[in-house]
Amino acid sequence: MTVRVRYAPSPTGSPHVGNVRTAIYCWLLARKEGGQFLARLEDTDRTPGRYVPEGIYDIEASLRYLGILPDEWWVSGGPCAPYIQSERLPLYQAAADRLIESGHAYRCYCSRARLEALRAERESSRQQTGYDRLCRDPERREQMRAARAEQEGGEPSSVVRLAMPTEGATVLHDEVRGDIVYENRLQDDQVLLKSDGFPTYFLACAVDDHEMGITHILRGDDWLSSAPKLVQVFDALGYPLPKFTHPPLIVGADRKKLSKRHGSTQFVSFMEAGYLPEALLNFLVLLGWSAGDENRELFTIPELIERFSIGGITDSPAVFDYEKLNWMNGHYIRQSPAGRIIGLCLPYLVKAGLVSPPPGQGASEEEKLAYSRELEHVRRVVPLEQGRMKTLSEIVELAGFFFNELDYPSGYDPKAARKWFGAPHLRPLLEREIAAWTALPSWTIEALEETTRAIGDALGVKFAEVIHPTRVAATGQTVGPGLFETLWALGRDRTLARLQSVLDNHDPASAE
RNA sequence: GGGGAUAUCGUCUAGAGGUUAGGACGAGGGAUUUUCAGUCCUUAAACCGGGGUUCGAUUCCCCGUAUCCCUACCA
Repeated sequence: MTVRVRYAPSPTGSPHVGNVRTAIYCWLLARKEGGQFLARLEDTDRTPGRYVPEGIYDIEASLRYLGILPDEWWVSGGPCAPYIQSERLPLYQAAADRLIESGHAYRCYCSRARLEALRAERESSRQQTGYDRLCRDPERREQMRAARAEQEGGEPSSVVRLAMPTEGATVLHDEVRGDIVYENRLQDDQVLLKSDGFPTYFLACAVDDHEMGITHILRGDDWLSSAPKLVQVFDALGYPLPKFTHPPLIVGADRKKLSKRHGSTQFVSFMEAGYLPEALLNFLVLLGWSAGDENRELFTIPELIERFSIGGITDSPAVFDYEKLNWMNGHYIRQSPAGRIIGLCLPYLVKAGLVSPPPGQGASEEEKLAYSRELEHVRRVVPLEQGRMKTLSEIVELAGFFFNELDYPSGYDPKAARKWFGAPHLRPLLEREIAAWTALPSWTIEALEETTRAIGDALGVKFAEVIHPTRVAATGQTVGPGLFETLWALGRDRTLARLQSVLDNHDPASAE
């Protein structure tokens, strides 16, 4: 039997990183076993506020970004279409009818008010919560129906509930946790079909997983407690059980379910912040899975496919470590070809207003030329900062000085100026640099270094005493790439103008 | 209240009935150097508690404790 694994997100918003991690596991398993990966949209909750139709776009964007496209899903279709549950309603309704017929389910006419009152009472008296199964008794059900019909003047709304066995136990075999035994008498008569005609998760999941030939169900640990209900639905419908695996939850530093207050949780927010797909995938896979005794944490996608197995999934909650993600992303940025990083950084620079947006159709030759000069500048600058970035969005802060106008003292870090502009040799240094660099026949890194060293020697000061003031004068800050590549990328005009502005506006008396 | 799951450095994890309990992130120190970053070397850092089983348990079992999840006409 060929392995078929599904990712079943709900459009309740933008997908959570934990949810996306499950998708990655599903995809890896399918690829590893040479099976199929499918995605199915579980949009059966139509409650306003919980049903977010736009959520589907973020789901699609997340899968695309990681390059884990399903073989079958609502976007490209497939033999089990449709892959959107709201388009499969008759299937669930038929299944519900069959369950009623076979005695595995029953119609319930209890009003929401009654259920709420019931729950409130049981909570306050510290009893077990859950439905009291009033409508499971045909006689009382008919009384309830008749009473509401009279009151409401018409056929009352109803739901279909699972007639959970009241004795014995349901055993779930989880691939990483082993057998888990649940006492049936403690399980609720779960609603399977809601009064709006939509199924709940349990019915829709069982029907679709069976119809779609799913062999492995991977889903979050938060489903573990309710697993016996799903198992009972499969049994009642006469469906064979797929293999179950419940990867652990991803939690925040306080060990609670990862949520907004821990930091970003939506997968797309990591995309926007400039985390590379391979970093995100590598990091997320390792949060709850390990390759065993192989002491590695950096894996390519083919290596992950080769090594992945359900047995390697761990069973305790994992804290999302933003620091480790940053490290890993920095690693992948550093080892990427410069051209890729340049292209990826450009949108961030444009958004920050440091680089012009691409010229439109009707742009003049002049505008096009100006834009291509800007691009040339970006191509020189970005590689210099590539080794320093943890996220692509950091390019704006790291490389801002390459694009901004600087005119001393505005734009200069006051601490940097205080520290390095107090030296007695500052003026002669800048004067000589301006003179030498104005005359430089070609603006190359080598020529810049050569002339600078010569000036240092002539002034009789240590190299560091030359480097640091020059860097601050040219960039306004103390940190950055190597000085001469910085000057080279900055260009002659900008460099000379900045040095001159320091010369013109710096008051030696103000220095410490 | 009930049910389920889980428990190794701060974090992600490896591991085996007998190991110097391993790796990575982060932290400390050092080297390189032109600052930052990077790279290299290096240090500190862990088996929740109590009972069993056993020659021996951190590993297997039980209990306790703690944490998380579920307890909806949400998924």
